[in-house]
Amino acid sequence: MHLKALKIFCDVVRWASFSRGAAENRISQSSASQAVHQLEQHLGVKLIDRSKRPLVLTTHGKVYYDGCKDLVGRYLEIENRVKALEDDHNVVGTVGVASIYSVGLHHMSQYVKIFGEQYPGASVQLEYLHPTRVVESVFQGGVELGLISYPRKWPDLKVIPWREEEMVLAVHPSHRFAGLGSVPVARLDGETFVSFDSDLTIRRVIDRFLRHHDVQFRVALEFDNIETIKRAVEIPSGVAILPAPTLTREVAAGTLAAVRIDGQDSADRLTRPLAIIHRRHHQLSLTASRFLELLTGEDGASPTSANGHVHAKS
Amino acid sequence: MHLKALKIFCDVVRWASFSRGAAENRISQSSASQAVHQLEQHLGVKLIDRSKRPLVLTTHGKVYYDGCKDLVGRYLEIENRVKALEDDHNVVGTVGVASIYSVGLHHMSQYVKIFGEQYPGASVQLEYLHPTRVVESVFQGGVELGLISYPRKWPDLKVIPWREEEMVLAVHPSHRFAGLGSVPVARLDGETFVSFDSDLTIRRVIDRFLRHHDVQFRVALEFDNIETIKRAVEIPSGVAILPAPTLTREVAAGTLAAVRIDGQDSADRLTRPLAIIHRRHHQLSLTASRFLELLTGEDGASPTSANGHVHAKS
DNA sequence: GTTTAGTATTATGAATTTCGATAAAATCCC
DNA sequence: GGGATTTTATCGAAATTCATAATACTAAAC
Repeated sequence: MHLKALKIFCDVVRWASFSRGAAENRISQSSASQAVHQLEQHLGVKLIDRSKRPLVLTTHGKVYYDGCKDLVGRYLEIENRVKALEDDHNVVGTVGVASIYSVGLHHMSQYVKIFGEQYPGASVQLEYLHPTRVVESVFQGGVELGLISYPRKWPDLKVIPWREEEMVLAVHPSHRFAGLGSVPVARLDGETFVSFDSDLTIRRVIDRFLRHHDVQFRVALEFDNIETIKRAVEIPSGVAILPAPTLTREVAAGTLAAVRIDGQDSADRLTRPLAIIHRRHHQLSLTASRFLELLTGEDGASPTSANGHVHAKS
Repeated sequence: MHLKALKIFCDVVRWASFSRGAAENRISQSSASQAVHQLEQHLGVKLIDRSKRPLVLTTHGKVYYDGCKDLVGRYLEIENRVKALEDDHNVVGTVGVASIYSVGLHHMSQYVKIFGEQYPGASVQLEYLHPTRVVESVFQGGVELGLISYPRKWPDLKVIPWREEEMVLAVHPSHRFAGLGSVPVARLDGETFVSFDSDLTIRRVIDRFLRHHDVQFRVALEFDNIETIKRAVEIPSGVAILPAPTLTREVAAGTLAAVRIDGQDSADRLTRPLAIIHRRHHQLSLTASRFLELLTGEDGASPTSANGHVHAKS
């Protein structure tokens, strides 16, 4: 009956400990014990088996926990909406964002910073994962928003195109192309490449692009992330085709040179599309909505439309 | 913070009255007033504008109410699941079912009765509506289950085929076909019909069937429900093609005669398919699940599989 | 204005929650 | 196994919260 008791129970379960669950709620261990005991009494079943340590849920407890764990957060979200109505800067809470390595590092930090300034009570929980794990995490509700490249279609995920990054040639500063603003595609013929693992979409896109322009090439090394590829180009182990924004720091530091690739026909430009994904049939928390607005540059200033959404759902 | 307080607030809003909301919760009006006041204090906003009578929600109150109204029911559903685990007959609560007129009257009462015996704590809230209203009601969450005929596909509704009813010719007992076990389709040529409104699927199916067998016919009267059609046939204003199960009472009473229609090819049998619908991305309440199991004849005896579903969701 | 129906406020007693202290239980470590 | 350690249950007192009846206030209807 008591939302506070539900939260205590959930925290106790999460930490598998009464003491920790109590501390989480700034109450004494005694209180936590009694609160849970009271829940059990009210339901007429035992929720937690205390005869094992760390404690373990009973069958009933598992069902109850599965049901309750969302409920508390759901209520806090409601309070959040009401308070945000009063003053939009009041938005509190955490939004979980999963991103592929190469997006997060170069784009996200600035957004996270701005977000923190605009909504002092809110925070962003960033996670950098392998592309497939990003999708999984969004799908299973571990995070609300996901950032991926080369989005596909999923029946249960909403995909919001975000930006198209130009792909450029990254070369060692001593390379013959360095210093040129651009090179024609044809001149890549015969180059040795450092590229992405062949199970990544970006690799297939690059290969298809090069084949399409009848460029012969050799892949000397394969990695699953951009950072390592850049290190390999610095050695140098070859050249690489990478999204331009991921090279800014190295170009500024002079450790790498970026060269545009000329002669692309407009229908087949070599770009990396980035997209934001979230669960389609799942109402985003207010915090997540605001962060999404920040990312997409949408103006969240109109509370009318924002609330319209809320109403439309229920 | 207090689930009880949320329920009080919701009931007060529902009834637009503190006194009634209080009565609903078997507490004094004073308590209700204090409970809501406390909520307002906790949130730091006014939820209800008392300067108007009947009282009215503030903007904040509306947001809060929209969020909270599900929450209480959601919690009770969780308790329900836990208690049902203890003893399946413990399932309590109400399942809302919307049905088209002609299904409800003839099939549902027996199921409702059996359901009441099997789950003494549960009840079925039956509603008889126009076909389009049934779909609407399910779609908007007014009821959990819907019973319709000639189902289409909807992206957000799950459609469960239920049964196929044979369509027979209903005639007045004095009609020349009465007493015959069946008549060939061809002999319907030239008959005068009482039929369904032309915007109903069942009408289009019947017409198509008759045209397909090159039967000439005239429709003398049109109604939007089976009961009225039967009354018209009793006058008699003509014959009608109706689902066999909807005629049992009249045939038993001798006020109408049912005649099978011979000569249908198996690919084009004239039947009325019935289906159960519910929202696809919306977990059914335990009560609704059990009622659905009863309807479809599924054995709900295995609590393991039932809980498997619960887990799969979260 | 007066009446009527509904709501806020107040004081009081009942129920509850909380805490610290302590007993009991499970695990760990030897 | 047995003591040390950590964790949880239980208890009584204090504090808080809650529910109620009685009463004062307010909005609408006549």
